Amino acid sequence: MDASRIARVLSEMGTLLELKGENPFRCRAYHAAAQALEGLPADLGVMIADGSLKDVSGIGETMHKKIVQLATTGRLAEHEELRRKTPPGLIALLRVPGLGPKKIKLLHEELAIESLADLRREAESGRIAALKGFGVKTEAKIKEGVAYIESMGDRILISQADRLASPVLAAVRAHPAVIRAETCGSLRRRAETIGDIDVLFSSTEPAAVLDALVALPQVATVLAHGPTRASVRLADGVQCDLRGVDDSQYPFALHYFTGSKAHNIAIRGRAIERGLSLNEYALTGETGPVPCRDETELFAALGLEFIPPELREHHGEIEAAAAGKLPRLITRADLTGTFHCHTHYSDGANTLEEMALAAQARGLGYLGIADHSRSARYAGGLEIDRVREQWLEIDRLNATFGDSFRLFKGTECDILPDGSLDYPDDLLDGFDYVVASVHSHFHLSRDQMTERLVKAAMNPRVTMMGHLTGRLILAREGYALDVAAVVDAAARSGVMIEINANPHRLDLDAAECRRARAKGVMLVINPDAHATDGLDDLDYGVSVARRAWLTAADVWNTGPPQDMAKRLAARRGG
DNA sequence: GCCGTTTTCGGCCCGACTGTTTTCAGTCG
Repeated sequence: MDASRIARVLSEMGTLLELKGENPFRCRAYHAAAQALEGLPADLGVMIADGSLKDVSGIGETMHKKIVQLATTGRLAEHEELRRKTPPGLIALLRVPGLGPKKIKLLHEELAIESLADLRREAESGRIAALKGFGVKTEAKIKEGVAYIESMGDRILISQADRLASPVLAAVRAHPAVIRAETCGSLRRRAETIGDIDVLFSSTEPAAVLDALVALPQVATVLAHGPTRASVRLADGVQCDLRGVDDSQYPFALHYFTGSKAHNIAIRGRAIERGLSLNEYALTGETGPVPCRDETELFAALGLEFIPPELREHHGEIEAAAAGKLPRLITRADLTGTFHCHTHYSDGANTLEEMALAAQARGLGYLGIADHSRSARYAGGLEIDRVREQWLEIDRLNATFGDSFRLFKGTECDILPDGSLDYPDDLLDGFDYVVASVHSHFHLSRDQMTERLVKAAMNPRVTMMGHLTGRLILAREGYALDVAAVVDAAARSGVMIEINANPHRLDLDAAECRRARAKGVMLVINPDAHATDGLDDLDYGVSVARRAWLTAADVWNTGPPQDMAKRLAARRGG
C-alpha cells in the first residue's frame, strides 16, 4: 500500500475514533500521522527500509508499526474492527454544519441515526429538537445542512473558488472603512480544492463593514453574523467566512487564517519555545506585545525567513526557514514558454496562429503545439499526412515571427496499451519533442499499467510524460498505477514529467512532484490548453510547482527563450 | 498516540460564535 493510501486509512481511523468518543488527542495523533505521510520527503518504502521513517515528527513507535503493517500487508486489524463497529453512514454526518463527534454520538445512541437519510427523517419528525442539548434552531440548521449536502458536493476546484472569491474580495477592498484585505485559507495556499472561502480585512469599524458585506448581492444566506465575524453562503452554495480585525492585528490574523492548521500549531510551538505566545491577534512576550507590520516581520520575530503561503503545510518549511534554506520558489514570470497545447487540427478551438498570438500576448517566447495522435479518434487525433501539413504551417508561421517568437512541433502521442507509441519511429523523429500520455484502456491492472508507463518513460523518443496519473479532480480517480516506479524510470532515462496545469487535472500533484525532483527528474509546466484562454491556466501549474518547493532551475520551460530550440535538440540527441 | 534544554508523565493552539443554557458545552476554523 502506498503512502497516500495509508494516510487515508489513518485519517479515517482518527475520525472513527472521534465518533467513538475517544480521547481527542489520540484521535489527532492519527490525523497528524496521516498528514506527515502525505508530506514524506522520500518514498515510503525506502524510508521504512533505511529507518528514516522513525525520525518523522508525528510518527511514533505505535504509528510506525501500523504504517509498516499497512505498507507490507495492506491491512490493519484495528482499522477493520473500527470499521465493523461504526455504521458507515456516520462519517458523512460530520459534514453537516453544527454536528461534531459528540452530537453525532448522541444522535446515534438516542435515535439510532446512522446516515444522512436517517438524520433528515428524524429532523423532519421533530424528535431531534426534544433531545437534551439540541433545540428547534439546531434541528432547523440540521435540515438545511442535510439538504445542502444532498444537493452539492462539499469541495470545489481552486479555479471555481477564484471566480467566486474575486468579486467578494473586490467588494471588501472597495469598502471605505477597509484598510487591508486578503483571501486566506486553502485558497491563499493555492490548494487543489477549496472547502470554503475565507476573507480577512482590517478596519477601525469591522462591525459596520460586516453589516455591509452580508448585504452584498453575492450573498444568498447569512449563517452567522457577529461584530468581528460573519459566515455567509454565496449564491451558488459555497460558504464564505468574513473576518474583520484592527489593522495592528492584521498580520497575525492573516497568518493564522492562512493556515494550514498543522503549520499554525507548529508555529505556535516555536513561539512558546522562544518564550512568546502567538494567537490570531498578537505575538506577546513577557514584556508585552511584539508589534509586526506584516507577515515578514512576524516570521522574523520568530527567527524565520518569510514562508510563502504555498509552503505552509508543516512539511519542513519551518525548519528550512529557520536555517535560511527555503528555496527561491518559481514564479509565473520565470516561465518563458510552454508545451502541450492543442489547436483546431485536433480538439482545440483555435488555429495555430491564434494560439501563437495569444502566447505572445502573455509574454511567452515560444509555444509547443501537441495535438492528439491518430488513435485518439474522439479527439480528432492526427493521421500522419495531417501531421506533415501542420509542420508546413508551423514552418510558414515561424518564418513570419523572426527571432521574437517560435512555435515548436510536438505531439501528444498516445501510449498504447502495450506501452508502445501511436506513431512510427521515423515520424516521431521529425517532431521537436514528444509528450506521451494515456487516453484509453484505463482499467488495466496496476502491474500492467505500471509496465505500460515505465516502457513509455524508457522510450528514447519520449521527451515528457503527460498527465501521468490520469486523475480528474473531484470527478475521477487516477488509474491504478505505481507512480514511484514510473518516476524512477523517468529519472533513469532523463524523461521529463509534466505538471499539467489544467485545474481539473493538476497532474502530477505537488507531493509527487517534490519526490520526483528529489530523484532528479526535471518537471515541465504545461497548460494542456484547448483554446487561447487555456494558456492562463499556467498560473495553476506554477502554484503546484511552488507547493512542490520547486525553483526555476527545477522546471524545464524557464530560461532564455532563444536557447530552447538548442536545448530541445540536445534532448533528442541532435 | 506523540513528545521532551523544566518533563518518561502530563501536557497537547485557542478564541469566536451559537444554542441551549442560567454558566457553558460543542463546534468551527
